[in-house]
Amino acid sequence: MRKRRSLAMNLDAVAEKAGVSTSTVSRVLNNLEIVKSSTRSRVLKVAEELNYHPNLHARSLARGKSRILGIIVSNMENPFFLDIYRTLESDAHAQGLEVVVANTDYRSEQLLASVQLMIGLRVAGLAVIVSEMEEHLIQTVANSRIPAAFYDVGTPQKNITNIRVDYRKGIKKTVSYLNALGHRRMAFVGHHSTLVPISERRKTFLESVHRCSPSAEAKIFAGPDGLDGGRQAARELLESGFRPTAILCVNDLMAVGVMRELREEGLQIPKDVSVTGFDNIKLAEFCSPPLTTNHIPREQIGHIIFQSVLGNGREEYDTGREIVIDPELVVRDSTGVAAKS
Amino acid sequence: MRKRRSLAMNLDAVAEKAGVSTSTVSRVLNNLEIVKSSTRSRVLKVAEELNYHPNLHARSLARGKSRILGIIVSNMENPFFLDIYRTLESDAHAQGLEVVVANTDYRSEQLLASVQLMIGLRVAGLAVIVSEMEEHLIQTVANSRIPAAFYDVGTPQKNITNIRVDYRKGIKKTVSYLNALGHRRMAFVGHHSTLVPISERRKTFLESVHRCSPSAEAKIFAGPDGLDGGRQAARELLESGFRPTAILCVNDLMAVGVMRELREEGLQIPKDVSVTGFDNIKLAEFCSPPLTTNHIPREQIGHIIFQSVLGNGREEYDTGREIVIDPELVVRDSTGVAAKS
DNA sequence: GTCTGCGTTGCAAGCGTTTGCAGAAATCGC
DNA sequence: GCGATTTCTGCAAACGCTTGCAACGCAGAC
Repeated sequence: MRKRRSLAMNLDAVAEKAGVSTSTVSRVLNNLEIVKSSTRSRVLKVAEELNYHPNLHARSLARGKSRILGIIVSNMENPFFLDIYRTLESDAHAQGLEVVVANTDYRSEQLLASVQLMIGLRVAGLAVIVSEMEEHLIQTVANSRIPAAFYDVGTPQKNITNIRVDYRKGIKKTVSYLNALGHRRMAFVGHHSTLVPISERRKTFLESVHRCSPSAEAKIFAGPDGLDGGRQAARELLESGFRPTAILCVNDLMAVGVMRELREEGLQIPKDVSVTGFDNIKLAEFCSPPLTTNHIPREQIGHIIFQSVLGNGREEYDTGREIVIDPELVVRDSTGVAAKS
Repeated sequence: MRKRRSLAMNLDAVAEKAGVSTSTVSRVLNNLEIVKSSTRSRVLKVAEELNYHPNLHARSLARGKSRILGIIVSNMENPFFLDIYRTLESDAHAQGLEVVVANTDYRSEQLLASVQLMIGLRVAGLAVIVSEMEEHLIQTVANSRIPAAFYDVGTPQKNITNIRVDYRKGIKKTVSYLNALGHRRMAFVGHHSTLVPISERRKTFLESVHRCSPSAEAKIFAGPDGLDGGRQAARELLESGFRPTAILCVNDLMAVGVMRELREEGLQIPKDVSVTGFDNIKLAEFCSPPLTTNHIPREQIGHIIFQSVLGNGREEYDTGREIVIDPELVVRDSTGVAAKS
């Protein structure tokens, strides 16, 4: 026998003080009905007195599984990720599951560490909402046999569902909306990235513009994600000398950053230039002017993800599929008829 | 012997395939130097092949402690909380600690559940950044012997540090700044709450206004936290018929909500009414007009919290103290000279 | 007064690690 | 070539819990 770590309160301590066996205490704490109610209340009283809290690690180990939903996101600063996380969290809590989140900050070594963590924790299900992921890591998850859902990355597999938003549709719709308002010189502000889904957005933008009016001009700008990234991209745009009458942004946060920089330059929105976003975050409604954007149903996405990883199979969305979500244009005050140049 | 759950990859499986004992595998995986390098590389190869990931629950159990920092926050939607969380997370990662967060959503049963979770996880340290907490729960944490830091709640104890922001100072400074600009009719927009720290803010506001100019008018409004809460409070203010020339908000998010509603009403900021906030979140810089606010150094707070719960004792901030942070006024464009009424 | 059956409880193995200690293998000195 | 060291490795207990199975006590049936 080794040294006894007497500090830690455990089942045995409670059992001893209550004059029963550990199994009985365990059964009481797990609400197994076979315990006589007098015993039950005595045990509960003792547990309370001793300030006992079950060791969750031991529990998970003994049960051979944990009641934890793992969530990996790129960046909680972006309300898009945050909202999905919040939905997942509330779904999980509703089922008595705990949640462990990890941010990757767009750093791949952090992603790796997060995946390892989740597998090490033997999470019951895993949601990965990041913008880039190497094939190799996807395989690691697939091999772990943990039911998982990914956002817009790779192809679905046995235990992995892939969910993506059809940005192409959203971009097309937005472009033709702006075209109808007379815009013939447009810019797209997105992320720097060589990933297929991202570069596809740029391509779609250019094609859409030219399809609407073959003589229209279209240019691409990019920056890091977030308010600052939007601002930075807008700066580059202004310095490039290109003067679009409308700017499509890949998300609302960047759009707000863009608007900030345009205002700085003395431009008025939407009089001088129209701006649109994607996501329809709460801020889109509160910024000035309120932002025209493409609504992406983040709650719905969250629910779908939850269902597909922990939906017990009998649900509509089970693991191993691809699910596509369509955005929807929400018109507010940041867009208007094109300024005559 | 019971049924063997053959699916789960474990140390034994690796040990067997590599022809060594589990202890050796364990030592390899923990980078204990006593292992011969040929054995070491063989084990690593097998672990890789088998796609082995150590079970973190078993590890924590065996080690008798976990390398986890627990964080409980009210609401990650509020960048104030989010920023502190992010700082804590990065400090923790820098030390090889993992992080588990829980949101309480201002719900006390969620707070209770979160505290239980953290204790059950035997976290190495606990940061509690919530706006309300019952004495009883504070005691639970104190009894758990886990090093903890609380934000603005209760009094410091043996293993608990309390950190708070001196809102009174910030409010006084803001009021006298506005007074100097000629404002004599001011409103304060805060949270509904009977808690001492919150009601003290209201009191401080009223006193400050009257101290600056005894004839000045001051009124209090309140709403839930967040953009919507600010908007709601502004609505009530407008409906009350009170027409302040300046509105102090208890945080930036509410201030942005307030501005939105004022604009809706056709009021111009700061020409018709000045608005100020607290926190100095990123959005304060990006909203329109950029917000005059009281900077609260959230990064610093995060670092202090981390130090005080996991600072190994030899650091400047150790558990069991009270630490007070002063806000600092940042003037932007949402404030100006009072409109002559 | 035995027997059956049921509601309760206890025993002990097992979950996948870590780690003190002892034993085995390799290295060295002479 | 042999004992003394020094490495290296394995054994087995421990971490705190769950849970299948067996055992116990007691009621009612006969």
